[in-house]
Amino acid sequence: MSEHPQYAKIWRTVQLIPLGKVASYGQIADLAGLPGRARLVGKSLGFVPKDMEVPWHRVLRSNGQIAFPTGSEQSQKQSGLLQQEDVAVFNNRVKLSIFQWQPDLAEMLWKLEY
DNA sequence: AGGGTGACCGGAC
DNA sequence: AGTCCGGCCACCC
Repeated sequence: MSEHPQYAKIWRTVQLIPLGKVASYGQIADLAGLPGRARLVGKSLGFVPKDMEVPWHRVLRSNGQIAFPTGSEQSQKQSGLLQQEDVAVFNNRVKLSIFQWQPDLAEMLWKLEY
């Protein structure tokens, strides 16, 4: 439970990804005000508190791939959660041209309260 | 202190 | 379309 202040910020940003859309690790880092820290986003998602709802499955690599190895338990779970919200996964991968979240800047400023 | 480690990224072939 | 490679940077020994 010892948190780094950055984690909460990342989790909040991930919570803004709309159902049926996805974002990349780097994109989340940028939106969270942490450019260059895509890897930190991945790590933080492994530490989401159980009582918090964070749609971690909507975060993918910059090429649309699920970050976990194909066929692994985790990738199967992520894939299932995505398809459950009508995001098509093919070969461990999602077409970003169709499903990538494109946040409206004004709305972001509002929700993140800078 | 300093080196290794990632749920990463972009460019170069 | 892949694969490779260097860069990245907070975190953890």
